[in-house]
Amino acid sequence: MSNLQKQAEEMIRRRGERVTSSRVQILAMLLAEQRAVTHHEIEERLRNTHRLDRVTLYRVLEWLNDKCFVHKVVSDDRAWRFRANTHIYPHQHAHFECMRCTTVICLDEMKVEYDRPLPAGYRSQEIELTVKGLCAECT
Amino acid sequence: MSNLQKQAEEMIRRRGERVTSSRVQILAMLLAEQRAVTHHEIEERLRNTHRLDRVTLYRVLEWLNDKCFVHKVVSDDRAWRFRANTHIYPHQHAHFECMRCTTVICLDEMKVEYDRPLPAGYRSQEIELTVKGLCAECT
DNA sequence: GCTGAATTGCAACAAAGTTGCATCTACTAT
DNA sequence: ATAGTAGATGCAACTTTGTTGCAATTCAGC
Ligand SMILES: [Mn+2]
Ligand SMILES: [Mn+2]
Ligand SMILES: [Zn+2]
Ligand SMILES: [Zn+2]
Repeated sequence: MSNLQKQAEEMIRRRGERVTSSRVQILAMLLAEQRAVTHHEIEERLRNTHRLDRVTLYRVLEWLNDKCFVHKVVSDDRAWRFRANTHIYPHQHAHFECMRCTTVICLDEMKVEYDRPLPAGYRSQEIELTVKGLCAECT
Repeated sequence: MSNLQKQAEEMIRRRGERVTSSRVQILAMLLAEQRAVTHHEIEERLRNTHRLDRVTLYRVLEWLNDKCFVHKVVSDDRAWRFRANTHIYPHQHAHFECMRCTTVICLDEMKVEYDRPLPAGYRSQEIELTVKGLCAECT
C-alpha cells in the first residue's frame, strides 16, 4: 500500500467515515494530482490497479465532495473536474482553464472578491472566478 | 409582426446575414428576456407560435453566438444559457446564478478584473466571474 | 421566376451523468 | 470470532444536453 493510499485511508477513518477500497484508491489518486481531473481521467488511471464501476466512481466523487475531501469545478466542456482539497476548510479560489487542451488548475493563491452590489433581494453565497487562456504547454 | 420581431429582423439584415423566420423568432424572444435562458425554455416559449426543430434551435443559437447577437453562459446544471447582447461590442461581465431555482442573470454593471500573476507560461485571455447565491424570488 | 448556396428537419448518435434494485461489505454489537 | 445491519457497490436501463450526416427546403441575387 502506497504512502498516499495510507494517507487517504487515514483521512477517511479519522473523520469517522466508512473506509472502502474505492474511496481510498480514488482519493489517493486525487491527492497525487496537481490538476483538476475528470471522471474519465480517473477511470482511465485506475483501470489497471482497481476494478471499479463508473457509477461507483460518480458516487464516490459526489461523496468526497460532500465530505469536503475534494472540490469540483465545471468548465466549458460541461464535465465536472475534481481536485483534492489542500486545506481542511476549503477557501474560495480561482481556476484557470486552458482553451486549447481543457486542462484546469486551481489558482490557490488567488483570493476571490467582489464589491459591486447585487440587484435588490439578491444574496451572494459563493463566488467563482475562472481565468481562461492558454496553459504553459499550449502557448 | 411584433416590434421586437421587426427589430430582430432589422438587426440581422443590417449585418448582411440571411434572414430566416427561426432566427427572427428566436432573437426576438431573447431580446424580450431579462434573464439568460436555456435551450429548453426557448423551445417551450416558441412552441405555440412557431414550429421549430430542436436541432435547428441549437444551430441558430450557435449562429447567434458566433455573430455576437447573443452570448452564452454555462452553469452548474451543465446547460448553456443564452442572452441577447445589449452592447454591440460585448464587454466582459459577471453573472449571478441562483443556487435554488438556477436562474441566471447578467451583472452588466460589474466589471471583471484580476491582478494576481498566473504560473509561468500561462496566458489569460478571458475572465469569467459567477456569483452564486439566492435570487430575489428564492430568498 | 430561376439558381445555387445556406438553412432546416429528421433520424441516429454521443457524452456525461442518474436511478432502481439486488448483492455485497465494513463496521458494530454480541 | 460471528452475526446483523446500514451503507456501498455493480449492473442495466434511463435521462439530459448537445452533435452529426444527409436529403429536402428556402432565401437572396440575378
Ligand atoms: Mn480548485
Ligand atoms: Mn451575460
Ligand atoms: Zn493547454
Ligand atoms: Zn432563485
